[in-house]
Amino acid sequence: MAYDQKYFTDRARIIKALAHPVRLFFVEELAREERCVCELTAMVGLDISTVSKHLSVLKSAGILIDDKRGNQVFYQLVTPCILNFFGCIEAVINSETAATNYAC
Amino acid sequence: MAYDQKYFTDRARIIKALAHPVRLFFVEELAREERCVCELTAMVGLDISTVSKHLSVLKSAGILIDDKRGNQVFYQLVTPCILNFFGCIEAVINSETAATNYAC
DNA sequence: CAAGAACTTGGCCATATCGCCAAATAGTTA
DNA sequence: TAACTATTTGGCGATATGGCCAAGTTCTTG
Repeated sequence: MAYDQKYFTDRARIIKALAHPVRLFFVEELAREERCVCELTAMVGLDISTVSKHLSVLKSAGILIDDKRGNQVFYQLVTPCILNFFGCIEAVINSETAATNYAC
Repeated sequence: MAYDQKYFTDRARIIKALAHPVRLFFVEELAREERCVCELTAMVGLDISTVSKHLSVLKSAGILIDDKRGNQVFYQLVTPCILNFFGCIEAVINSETAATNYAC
């Protein structure tokens, strides 16, 4: 297979959006139910502007959508298939101590 | 759910390792068959030292293993479940133009 | 052993990311 | 309209990332 720069850059952009502990938490949390920015802010204890920027990264990657209701903005997960990936991550983490060749 | 910093940082570390176009390409390529550093270097057209560092990121995340044979080092994918994730990424990319709420 | 090939490591520079604060915007309520 | 709440945006500084080159290591071969 040849290295198609644009192809892999497009895909890496989406993975990059997930590659932060806070954003990963938001994805897991929003898989359960939608939340407004202030709820998510209270959960992680960061400045609300920081939280807003993290959410915007996930939104522009196409992972979340937002819905403004009154003066609150609710975010929701639109790509639940991402959750399937998390099981694989667990396997990688567990394999770090194991001696097997294939983690999953 | 509470935000467990260490839990999500550990998991983000692995996703971060995948969050680069060249490393993503290596994962897909090594899913087909193992390759030595010089073969991978020829495919992406970067300096061999840069390639070596990318491979080391994937290795220390537990995604690849290496095997030195003679004066060559062969890398191999140990977490093929990561490939399942790629289908989801495609769905996210395709949904960016679509009007549906759930991408997958 | 010397020369060369295959990798890795260290160092440097340019750019990107992440946090905060301050300011702007939008909606609600008195 | 004024005050207040919720959120976003701009800007700044600290740190991380990604590329190259140069130097070091390991293995092979003459």
